[in-house]
Amino acid sequence: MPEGPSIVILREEVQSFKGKKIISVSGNSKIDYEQLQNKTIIDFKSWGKHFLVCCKGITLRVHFMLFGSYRINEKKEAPARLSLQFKNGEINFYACSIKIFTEDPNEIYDWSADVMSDTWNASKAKKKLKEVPDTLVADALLDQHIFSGVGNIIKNEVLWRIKVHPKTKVGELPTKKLNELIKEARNYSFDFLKWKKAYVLKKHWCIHTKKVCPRCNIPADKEYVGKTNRRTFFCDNCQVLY
DNA sequence: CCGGTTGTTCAGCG
DNA sequence: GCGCTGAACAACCG
Repeated sequence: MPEGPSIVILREEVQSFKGKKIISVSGNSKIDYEQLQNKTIIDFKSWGKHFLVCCKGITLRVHFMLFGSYRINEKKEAPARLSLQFKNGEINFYACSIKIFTEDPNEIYDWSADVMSDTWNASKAKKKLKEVPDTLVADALLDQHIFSGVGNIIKNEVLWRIKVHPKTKVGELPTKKLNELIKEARNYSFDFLKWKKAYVLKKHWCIHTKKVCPRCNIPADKEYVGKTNRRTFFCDNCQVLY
């Protein structure tokens, strides 16, 4: 569920509730449900892995973490963390983190840091990367302030595609590779979106969870890399350590 | 049936 | 105040 493109899919799936009034709210989250009662949805937004339900003066933030899920116009067996009821249907969220805030989302979020956004700004990402030369590329890709929406799968696939070893430091990357990293973070995310929608995402994984590098036909490597210490799949043969 | 994970925050410690 | 570690959360797949 959690990487950025999946949240874009969710946003598209709830469009029928845009402009609709929340006629009842419930769930096992710790938020104050009264605040949302009878509010009208102005817009659904997303910033990376954050899903936002925007109403006048109040915004609901849903983060699915590792295990979160949702159902539209149906329920799971498990109790909902949050359930939003409308005249024309319902949205149910499970096992996710829910927060409410009253600030203007435009003041809180830098939309241009979201790799899925129309306003994604590659130059800003490059500037941020220049500020962290000692960070491993594997960690940099997971930094939500630089590449909001990128998750572990995208990280592994991007580095394989551009033939860069996950333990390369950002500052050691040749300019050409740095540019490729930024470009491919967005590009692969859109491939992820396309494949996820068609239910063929896994089929297209080249290195993530793979035991063999499809380019070299030799055993792939699996290590827990960097400060993020996340599962990293790579090919020691074709992914260059700069 | 247990182990592992598409993620993040926070407490505790040195 | 800092970085680092581990816990907590809690669902589903293989």
